[in-house]
Amino acid sequence: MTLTPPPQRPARSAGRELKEKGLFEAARSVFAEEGFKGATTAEIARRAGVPKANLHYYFPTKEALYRAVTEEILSDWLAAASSFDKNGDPKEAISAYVAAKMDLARADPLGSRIWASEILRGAPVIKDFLETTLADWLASREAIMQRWIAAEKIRPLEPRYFFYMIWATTQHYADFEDQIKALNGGAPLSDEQFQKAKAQAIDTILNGVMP
Amino acid sequence: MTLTPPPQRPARSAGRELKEKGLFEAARSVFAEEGFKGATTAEIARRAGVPKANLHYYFPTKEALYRAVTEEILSDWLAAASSFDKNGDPKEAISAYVAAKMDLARADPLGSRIWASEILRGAPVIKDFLETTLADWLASREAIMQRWIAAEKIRPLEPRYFFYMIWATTQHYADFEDQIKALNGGAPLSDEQFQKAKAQAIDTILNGVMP
DNA sequence: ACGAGAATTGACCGCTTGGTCAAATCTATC
DNA sequence: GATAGATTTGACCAAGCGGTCAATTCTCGT
Repeated sequence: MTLTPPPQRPARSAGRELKEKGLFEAARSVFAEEGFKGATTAEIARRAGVPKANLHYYFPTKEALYRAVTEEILSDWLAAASSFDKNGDPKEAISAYVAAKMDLARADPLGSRIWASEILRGAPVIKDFLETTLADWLASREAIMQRWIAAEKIRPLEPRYFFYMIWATTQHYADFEDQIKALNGGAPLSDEQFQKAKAQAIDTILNGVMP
Repeated sequence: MTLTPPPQRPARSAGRELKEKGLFEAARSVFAEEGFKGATTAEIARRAGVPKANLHYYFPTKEALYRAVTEEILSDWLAAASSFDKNGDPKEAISAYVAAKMDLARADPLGSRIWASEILRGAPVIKDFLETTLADWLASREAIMQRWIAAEKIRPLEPRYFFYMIWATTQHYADFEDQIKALNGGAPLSDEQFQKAKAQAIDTILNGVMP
């Protein structure tokens, strides 16, 4: 579960990380568009501007590359999740969390799509993360929300379904971006439109849960 | 845009529709799991229990089969959408619509997943549907909601982002079923759990929008 | 029972896939 | 400038892909 394994030799070279990064970003875009199975190493190499054989020098298999991409996404997800904990007040915690998830969907739609595609195919690679890290995160935040319910700070509800609504709504703006584009005259949401969508998501969700 | 083209000869045979149906259902499951590109005609034929060459007798290409599957999904989507119009009262209309979308996600998760996968890859096949039929549907329901807002029957908001929340939340239960399973101890939601999730979705969305 | 068209299927084709490999080249240290 | 290791790459391979085809079998109206 190491997210950024330190290089065996610190001064390996300046060019190496750069080339790895290029392949990594190319892989993200291809995996997001085509899914794991649909993605081809030839296309990834083409976008990175290197011969396919060179890709296999840095990442021995397509799955190794995919796993590297995946780990970063899980790490970003957890970073956004931490904004739920920065304030003990329900209204503040929920607002901050929804805002952070909306911002993440806007900043890294590819990551969200790779996640969605991974779940659609049965989550073979991240199943362990879902069953351990994510399940633990959810359980402890459910406990927090149960306390809020007991204190009548929020309406009584099943916290996990509430989190599903937050995840679904925020990630929708990344995963279904092409549908949103088609419904927006062919253009992606402008920054103003997105800010409005974000404010409304926070608002509606808060109104939905505050007593 | 013909959804169910009538057979050229009515009494073609009883077995034909049955075999087509078998291939159709096998295709649905493979497309839902693997996406269009990841799905193989060999696997579809295997699940349907027929030789691959026989599949190509009924559906000349993989894309023809995919398009047939897709059309049914769009038709089902529109059928569920009609429940928004069965009542002029905002509370009733929204409740009925969310309920119908939740029921559809439960009854046909494969359809929802194929839709999601199609959007993720850029919606090449249903783009036309999104830009015409779906955009028209959305525009006219936005007009209805604007009237509700003017009459102060619901809070002021941008109706389209409200619909995105409904779509995202309801379809999440189909598209992310494997994630929900992992967070539910490995088991899919029981009927009771799902009914609770459905009631809460309706409730939270209504509270989010009613003044 | 027979003929014609519908349906079935094993074998096959050209192409793409993920991955390999050996030869060539580059880089850094002494 | 020699040498050892890191890096680069064209050529290649076995497996899998969507789709074709000709030969066969089935079905049914007459």
